[in-house]
Amino acid sequence: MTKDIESTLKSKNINPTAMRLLVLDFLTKQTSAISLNDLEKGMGPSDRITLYRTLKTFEDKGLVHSIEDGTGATKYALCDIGCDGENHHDLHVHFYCNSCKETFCLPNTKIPEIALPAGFEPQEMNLIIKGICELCSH
Amino acid sequence: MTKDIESTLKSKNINPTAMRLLVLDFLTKQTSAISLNDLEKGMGPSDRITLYRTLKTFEDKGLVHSIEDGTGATKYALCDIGCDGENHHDLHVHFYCNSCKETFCLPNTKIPEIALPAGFEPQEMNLIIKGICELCSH
DNA sequence: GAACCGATGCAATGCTATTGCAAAGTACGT
DNA sequence: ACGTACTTTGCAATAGCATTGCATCGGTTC
Repeated sequence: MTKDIESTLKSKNINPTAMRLLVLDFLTKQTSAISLNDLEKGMGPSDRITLYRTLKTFEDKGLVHSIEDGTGATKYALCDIGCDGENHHDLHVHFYCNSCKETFCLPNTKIPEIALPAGFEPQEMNLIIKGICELCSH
Repeated sequence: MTKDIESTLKSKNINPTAMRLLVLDFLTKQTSAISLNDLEKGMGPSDRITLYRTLKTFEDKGLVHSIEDGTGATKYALCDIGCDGENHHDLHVHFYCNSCKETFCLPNTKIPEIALPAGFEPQEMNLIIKGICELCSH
C-alpha cells in the first residue's frame, strides 16, 4: 500500500521522497519503538545521517515522536492521529522491557493528573515504566 | 558538620575518603540535581573520572539516585532516607525547568498508580515533568 | 618492611547526537 | 529543453557523555 504511505506523508506536509517512503513503511511495521541504530540495521544500506534527519523531519511534522527511555539511545515511534508539529499528543506511557530491551508505546494508558507543588507549571510529561512486557511475562 | 557527613558515609558502608567527604558535602548544598559537569565545575580542581566513580559508588550504595531528564547528561541527587543499594525509593517526580534548565526532585509528589494493560509487570517508574519551576514562574 | 587492597589519576575508547559542506535530485519559470 | 533555485542526500568531521584499562599512591595488616 505505497499509496497510503505516500498520502500520509503528504497530509503531514512532508515531501514524499523514496527514502522517506521506505522509512515510514519500515516504521509502520514495527511493534515497538526503534532507535536510529535499529532503523539503520533494518533498512537496506543507507546513510545513517540521512536516516537521522529523516526521523527529525518526521518528528518536526508530527508524524513520529521521540522517546528517551533511559538507555541513552533515543527511540522513535509513530504518533497517534492528531499530532502535528506544534503539539505532540504523546502523553501516553512508554514501557521499557528489562527482558527483551524493547520500548513500547502504551497509547491507551494515559498519564494521570499530577498535583504539583505551588508555582510549578507543567508543559510536557514523560513517563517511562520499566519492567517485564506482555510477551516476556509468559 | 564534617562529622555528620562522615557518619552518613559510614552508615552506607562507604569508606569516607577526603574526596568523598567533599563530594557529599557539595551534594548536600545543592537545591537541584546536578550533572557530572556541574560537580566538576563546582568542586576544586579534581579528576573528572574520579568524580564519576564517586557518584557511581554513591549510587550503588543508595546514597544518591541518578535522573535521566532527557538532556543527555545524567543528573544526580541525594536519596531520601531509606534507600539502599538494592532498592532505590526514588519513585517521586522529577521536574525539569525549561527556563533555568535545572532539574528538581519533588519528593512529596509521588507517581500515582497506573493501570497497565494485562501482562505488563512494572518494576521501576520514571516520571519527568518539564515546564516552569517555582522560582522562574515569579 | 613486604604484601595487599582500595582509591585516585591519566590515557584512551565507544557511542550517540549534531553540524558543515558538497553532490545529486527535483520543481519551476522562460 | 535549459537554467536556476530549492530540497534532499551522502560524506566528513566534531562535540559531549559514559566507560574501561592501567599505573600510581596511600593506608592496613601480618
